[in-house]
Amino acid sequence: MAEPRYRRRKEDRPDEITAAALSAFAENGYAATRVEEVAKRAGISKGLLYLYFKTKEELFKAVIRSVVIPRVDALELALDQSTLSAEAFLRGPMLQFMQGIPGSPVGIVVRLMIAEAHRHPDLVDYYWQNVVSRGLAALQRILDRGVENGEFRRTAVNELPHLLIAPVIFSVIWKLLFENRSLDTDRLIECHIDMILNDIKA
Amino acid sequence: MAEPRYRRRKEDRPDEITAAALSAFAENGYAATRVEEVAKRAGISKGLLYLYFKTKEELFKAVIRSVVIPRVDALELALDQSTLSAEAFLRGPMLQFMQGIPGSPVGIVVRLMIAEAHRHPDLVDYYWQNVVSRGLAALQRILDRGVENGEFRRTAVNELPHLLIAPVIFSVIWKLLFENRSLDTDRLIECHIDMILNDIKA
Amino acid sequence: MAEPRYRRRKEDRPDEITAAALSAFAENGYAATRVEEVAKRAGISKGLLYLYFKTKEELFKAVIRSVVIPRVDALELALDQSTLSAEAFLRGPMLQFMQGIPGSPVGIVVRLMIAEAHRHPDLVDYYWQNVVSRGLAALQRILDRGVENGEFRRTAVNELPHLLIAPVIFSVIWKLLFENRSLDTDRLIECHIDMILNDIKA
Amino acid sequence: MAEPRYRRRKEDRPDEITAAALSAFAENGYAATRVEEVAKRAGISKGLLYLYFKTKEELFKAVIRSVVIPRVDALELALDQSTLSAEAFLRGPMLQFMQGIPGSPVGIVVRLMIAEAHRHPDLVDYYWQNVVSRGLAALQRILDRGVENGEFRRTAVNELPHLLIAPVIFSVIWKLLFENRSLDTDRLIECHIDMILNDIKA
DNA sequence: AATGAATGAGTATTCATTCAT
DNA sequence: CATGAATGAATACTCATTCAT
Repeated sequence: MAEPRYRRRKEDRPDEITAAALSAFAENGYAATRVEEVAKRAGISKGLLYLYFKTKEELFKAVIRSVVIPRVDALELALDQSTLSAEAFLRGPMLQFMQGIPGSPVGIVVRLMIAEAHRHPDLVDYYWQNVVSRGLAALQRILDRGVENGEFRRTAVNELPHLLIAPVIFSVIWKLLFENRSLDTDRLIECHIDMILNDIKA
Repeated sequence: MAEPRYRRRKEDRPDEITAAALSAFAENGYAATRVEEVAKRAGISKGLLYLYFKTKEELFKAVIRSVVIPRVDALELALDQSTLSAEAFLRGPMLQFMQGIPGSPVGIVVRLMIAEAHRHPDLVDYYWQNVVSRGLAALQRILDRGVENGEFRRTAVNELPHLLIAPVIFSVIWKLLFENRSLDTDRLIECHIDMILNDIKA
Repeated sequence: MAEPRYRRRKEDRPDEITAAALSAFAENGYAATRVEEVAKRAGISKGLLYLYFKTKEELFKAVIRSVVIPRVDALELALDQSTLSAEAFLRGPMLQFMQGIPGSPVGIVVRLMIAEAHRHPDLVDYYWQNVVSRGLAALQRILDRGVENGEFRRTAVNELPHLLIAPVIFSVIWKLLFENRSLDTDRLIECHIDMILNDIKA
Repeated sequence: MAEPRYRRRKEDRPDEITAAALSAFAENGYAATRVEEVAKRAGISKGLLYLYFKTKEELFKAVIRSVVIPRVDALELALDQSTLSAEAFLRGPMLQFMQGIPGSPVGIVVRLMIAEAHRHPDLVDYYWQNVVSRGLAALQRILDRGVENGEFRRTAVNELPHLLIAPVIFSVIWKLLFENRSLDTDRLIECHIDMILNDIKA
């Protein structure tokens, strides 16, 4: 039952490789990760990796995209299909979404972005357009919907939806640096949402 | 055989070097900064730099310390010597302190910590003990003083002073990634403080 | 289950491949040409190419042979069947033959030989025996025939027929290096032949 | 009397390195020569080589220049300072100069140029401007001087001074490919000069 | 016969660190 | 103290060749 040397799994490879890369980048960061190490984790040779990703940077970008786009898609879908009140949405699916981020690959991606952004300006553009803009727009839609419903007052938060996610980013960073030092990030985020809702409720 | 008039004194060198290193790290990150570049910015030779810092990592740690400790010292001092009410302190010196961070060397240090923490666990320990713990304790003292004063209610924020600085960290990250995309971080931080004060005022 | 109408026959393949290889080598040189590129130009897969040529070097040698042997054959044939006087032969078919070389595959082959000879000593032997010796012998026969005819004197050229083709090789090199810088190689070669004939005519 | 590890010979290094590179390139060609091999022959480390030549290509260009420029300088100088008749110059210093080329580094450089020109178009430009143009101009001056003297007729050679050096290039190539197969290149070149002089003498 | 996925050896270049001067 | 020449380990990427299908 030896592993076959040739597996011919063209379709599965890219995802296997980005998954391997994510785990390697998570442990050592982008710069310190050797391409060969990624290949080893993916169970393939260096050469084959280069068949799918022309450079280490391409691989990096693919990892970012593969992790982050599905999340934004999911958020938008949830928002569009939800029949909940704005408050119920924020306390329910939105809270869950936010709490899920710090422990997930998204956290790793944020770290990678922070560390490497300087050298990949086009990736920053991509990230801005496909992640940040869309995410902020989604937040704004929730808040605006609440205002239209008569649930919420119109406050500064409507123009600064960033306020909503600040503690999520904070938690990501915290987990990254002080993983073992206690902080209940779930509670932190929940308190924050509470506070905001108290502030904006009509 | 006159002594050069403005001969640099030995004691100033370390600070000159860490300052040079900070500016280099700020532009290119730690890994991408060559020791020679730091030496050049400090106006000395590579060899001399190694006389003061045995390795690049030592230099890195010195930079972190030199930037961050004075800030915490200043915060503690301001807090201890202030005769303002808790609210006035938060809206005054504290707000100013927080707004100052994203554009200051502290922002750079945060970025460096995030990018490099993995490879310098002892630095994380140091940072935790001498910066984060002390900072959080200071925040807690302000809040507790407010409670004792009767200004504030005791709420979750008393146990989670992190909530106060979350938007500061967020702003640091934002500036780092999206410097040119508009966000008024001063206003973001001010709104956040407003919201918290509304929440906790008795 | 009809046979494809224009199914390529096995026998044509090697020539198709060497032709593809020649065009690729002409553009990029031997070392810089990837086997895959040759396969693509030949409209086949890499694997199939290796069925016909065991190594890239084998392919290289086949290309050299395929280009150069027919030329020498043609020269010998023309010489043997010609009923022209030696001078008329030199001014007519021979001149045309020489002028044709710089812009032809032979030029490419000369370039390849020069660049790669060091690493393929057996190819040099082959080239020597089957191309250079035969070519020089042919030249010598023309000259000797001229002497026997009483057309020519016996001069140093009879022992150094190389003198006849020196400007051809020169033209090949020139075209290769300075393609765009003007030099009328046809005229160069013609002048040279003129000069030689003036020299050796009885 | 052990070799000192540190020699600190900044001024001598570049020439030592280009000399080492020339010998390595001569043996194996440019592409097949490892930078490390050049360093070894120069008795230094790879890193130090890169202190003087930023890339392998830079090194290549330096080699070309170092070999070829002095020769052209020497030719021009000889020509300008000579008081010989045109014929005497061609039969004397010029013949010697031409005969010296095939066995000298210039031959190696010609080979390198032929093999690598495609990938270094700026080097071809440089070579054209600083070697070929100057060389041809010098030849033309000799011939024109002869015409002015009344020594020579004005013939095609005046416009095609290339004819003079064709056998030199031929000899270079020959030596390169067939070093061991007998050809007296000195005699080849002398015969050629003889022939040309017979042709153009008034 | 034909494919192309898979392998892995081979190499230019960088940069932290040392040490003769 | 001060210099900067010198070292060499480390790593992304290429491409001839193989072989399961």
